[in-house]
Amino acid sequence: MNSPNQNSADFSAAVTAESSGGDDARSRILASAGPFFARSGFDRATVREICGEANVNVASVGYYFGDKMGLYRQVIRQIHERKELLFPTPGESETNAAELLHSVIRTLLSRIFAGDSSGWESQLMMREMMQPTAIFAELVQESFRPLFVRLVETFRRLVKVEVSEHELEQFAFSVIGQCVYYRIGSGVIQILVPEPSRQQHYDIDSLSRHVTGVMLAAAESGRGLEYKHALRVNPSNLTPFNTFPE
Amino acid sequence: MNSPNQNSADFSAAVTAESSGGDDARSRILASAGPFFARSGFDRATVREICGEANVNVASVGYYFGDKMGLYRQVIRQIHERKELLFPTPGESETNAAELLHSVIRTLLSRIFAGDSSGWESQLMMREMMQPTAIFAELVQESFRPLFVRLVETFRRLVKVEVSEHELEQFAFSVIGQCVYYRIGSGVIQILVPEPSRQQHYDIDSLSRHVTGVMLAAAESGRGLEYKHALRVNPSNLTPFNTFPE
DNA sequence: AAACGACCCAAACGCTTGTTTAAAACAGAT
DNA sequence: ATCTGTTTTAAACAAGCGTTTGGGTCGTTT
Repeated sequence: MNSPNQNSADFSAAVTAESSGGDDARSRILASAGPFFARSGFDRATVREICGEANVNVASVGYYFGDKMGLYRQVIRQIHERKELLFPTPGESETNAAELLHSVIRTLLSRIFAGDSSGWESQLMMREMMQPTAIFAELVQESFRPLFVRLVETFRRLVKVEVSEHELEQFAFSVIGQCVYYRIGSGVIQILVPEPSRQQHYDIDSLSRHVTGVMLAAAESGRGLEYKHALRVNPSNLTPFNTFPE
Repeated sequence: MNSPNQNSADFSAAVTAESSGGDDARSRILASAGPFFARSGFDRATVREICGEANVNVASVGYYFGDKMGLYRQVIRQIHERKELLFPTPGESETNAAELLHSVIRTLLSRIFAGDSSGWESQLMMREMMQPTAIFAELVQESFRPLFVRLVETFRRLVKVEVSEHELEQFAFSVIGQCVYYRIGSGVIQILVPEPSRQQHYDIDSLSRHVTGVMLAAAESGRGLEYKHALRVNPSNLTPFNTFPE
């Protein structure tokens, strides 16, 4: 059979078995593919340019990964495994809830911004987040949920006034949203914030302290929650949002 | 000449001149193209399916818009114009800074979530945000900056302790990040939050109150800012973020 | 030495894409 | 009715894509 795997249907079996840091043709393809998928997306990225960069024949991707989608699968999996290994989700050993929050936020920002200088890894993840493929659902369960529940638990310890579950979850999403935006909206930030200030204040350290500060203030002072229920809708902006006059 | 414009290089001239709500072939193409670009991106969307939906010949897009990119340009422009008309940036007439903040946040969320049920308009904007085309830069200047500076101004009025400019900008990005994530991360939220709670608590009204509450607590209480400078880095998470062992 | 299996390659295949072409259909004015 | 300019059309074009093919080249085994 013209394939490196006995089972022609499952190309992912041999992947986990092999070492990932080799100099195989397979490893070279895997290493080359990531940046292309991240920069151009699944469709625009061509197996010809990927194989060109890896110095292998175009037929090799069919040989080792079945097809282009199989290669994509492995790239996604590889990113997740590396991130989890480099920046594991903080355990509940932390005595201070505030420090735990800071630790989680720092982990999140590190995962988002870590990688080589081009940051193709998280760019690919953001792409998946917006336009999920079939691989994405299981990835959320494996990778995102642990960090999400850790956030919810942390806020449960932090918020002192009575609060319902969905409000804790919204706090968690506020954290995730702020962190994620610094990657997704980097193009916008690059335009809105001039160079000297951006270079100085938009690193992991500054951002994690900022986000932590915001969320601690919101969680610890009951003031934010009071506002939530006290504020009424501004009459000048009462446009219904689901009716779109065509 | 085989083109509806005298000036063959500028296909956008006739666009603004004509009314947008017609039943032309041109209008039908424009109306049909948006959802396809949003769902599939610029590359995956084919002019054949767009023209099929619009019941026009494939050559019409070349005739009216020059090429596929010209059509894309007009779709983007049309979204921005509609959004600005439906949800204008709140003026500075608001006496209460807190209410102004709520108003801005509500406007932002409305722009993001408004549209037809599929929400293709903001989906297309989010796509541009992640992978900007040439059109995007001017769009940021025209559409995003006004709302951004309004946010910065509002926080300048809200924060009582001494604070530097970049911190005000970070507050603004915290708002934008939270709001944008509810659209970008909708796929993730759909998995992490079960149906009954999601239907109930994730509408514009709930979310705008939540975000406003969080940011007011962070801005008004000095507690968040204190934490920003008091918190030290958690030693268990000191992995440098720009070195990636390969 | 011969046979074998793993790996790699150049070339071709089939298909879809955006775009162009040249003719036909249409509308309004003369 | 005829001319004129605009709009629409079917068909073809050239390019690029992912994938397949059939054979070739090694190293190892029998």
